[in-house]
Amino acid sequence: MDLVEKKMPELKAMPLFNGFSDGNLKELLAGATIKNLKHRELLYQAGLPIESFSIVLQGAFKLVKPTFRGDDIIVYFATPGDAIGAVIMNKPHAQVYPITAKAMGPSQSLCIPRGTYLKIWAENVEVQKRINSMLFARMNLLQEDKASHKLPLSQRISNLLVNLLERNDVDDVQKIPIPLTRQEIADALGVAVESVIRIMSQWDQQGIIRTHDQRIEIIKLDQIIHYLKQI
Amino acid sequence: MDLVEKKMPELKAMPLFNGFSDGNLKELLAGATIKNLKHRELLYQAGLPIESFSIVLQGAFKLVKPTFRGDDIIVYFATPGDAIGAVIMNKPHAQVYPITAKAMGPSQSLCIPRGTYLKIWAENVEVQKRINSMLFARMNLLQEDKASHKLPLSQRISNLLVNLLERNDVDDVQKIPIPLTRQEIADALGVAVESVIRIMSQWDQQGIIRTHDQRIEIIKLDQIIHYLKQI
DNA sequence: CGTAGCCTTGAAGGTGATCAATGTTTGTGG
DNA sequence: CCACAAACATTGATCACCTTCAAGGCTACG
Repeated sequence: MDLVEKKMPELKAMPLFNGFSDGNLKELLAGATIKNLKHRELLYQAGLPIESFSIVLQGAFKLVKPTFRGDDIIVYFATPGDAIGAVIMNKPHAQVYPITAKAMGPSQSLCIPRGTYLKIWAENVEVQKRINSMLFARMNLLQEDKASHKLPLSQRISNLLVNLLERNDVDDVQKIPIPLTRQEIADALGVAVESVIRIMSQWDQQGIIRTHDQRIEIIKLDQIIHYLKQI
Repeated sequence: MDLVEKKMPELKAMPLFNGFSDGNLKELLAGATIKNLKHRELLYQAGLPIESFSIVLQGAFKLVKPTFRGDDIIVYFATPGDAIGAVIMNKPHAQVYPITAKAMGPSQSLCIPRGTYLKIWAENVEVQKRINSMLFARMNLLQEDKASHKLPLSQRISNLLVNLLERNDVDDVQKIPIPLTRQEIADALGVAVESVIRIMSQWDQQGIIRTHDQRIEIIKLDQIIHYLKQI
């Protein structure tokens, strides 16, 4: 409890809670616990019963939809301020998580029990509206992704990188704030790893990007943007 | 106004309004008007200022995201009971529609002014929760679509057809309740028309499907399902 | 020090895109 | 009611892009 209260100022800075009173916030966080996860550790697993939802505090989580073959599809990258699994709370029939949430690098989340959602979150218009906004933003990403389906892979990769770059709070360096493997980029775009590697290796050689420790740094942003959008 | 009231029982059967009282519903529909659209007529156009949102009453609308080249991407097929443009009402900064809504066949919608949303809809928890559910359902479709990205086109087409079939209220005939061109199927999947045609022509010859007047009838559902899912 | 996860490279092959030409249906206005 | 235009469907030929398979190397971590 003490730990959670220490996070309150941090939480208040998030779009989800921005402008909320202390009392209000405390209510919303009833029974909440802080969970620290290691790299690749699971926060939620598709198919397991629903007990809580989460707010990302630190690090990142990939939301993964498993497919019948081995290859996963990454549906969303959740970074600090994002809610995970909040929407499904509204569905009384949903008994198991539809997706898996996996930590990317050491990460921290605030777990809020389902009961608190049903009692407090579900009765608060402002909260529901903000969840709405979050959902809407994610849907837009999915739609853009869909719209870029036909573009050459190089453009799709640069779109993804620039999108992720925009999550950066510190904008002085062009470094993507999530440890990202080529495999994950491939999973996020629904293509083969090798294809991603072939393109990014070229960029590497041309000095457009640099990868250290799974952190991708974009050195020549203008070059990347050159590939860009045209969705 | 009279016209709108006549639609009330119909509206009450929709998941969005199910269980609402007459008074409640009347409030939510303040200033609403019924709009009849012809085939291919625009309900909303991307880039134009936002004045209202809609509930689909009859027919269908395709939600289209324009791309910089000519080719459109269909993001969603809205059928009776669906809301169009409701989510964006919550965004005070959004001044123009992000997508285009185009009638597929003669269609009817209930237009509700933005003011009513801001005054009534935005303050009603139950309504917000239901909008949430709708959004969530659409997001799931987008996610499934993304997950089926790598499957052969034949499987993706059959997925789409079966999904649309599930919207059918009358389930005695296997007929998709929306007039659907091959071009639209291609746009919904983000592929070329010719590719869709090549596959569906085969199905036609094999007697698996039949197309009359842009209504696709699935004759051998089991055959289609055979191609199916395996997302 | 061995395993697991990630990255890399090459060769071969297929799926769907593109381009071009033509047929068919639908709709509109004289 | 006909003529013409617009939207839709079709077919073939060619080709680019990405996938798949296979093999090997690198790094980190228990």
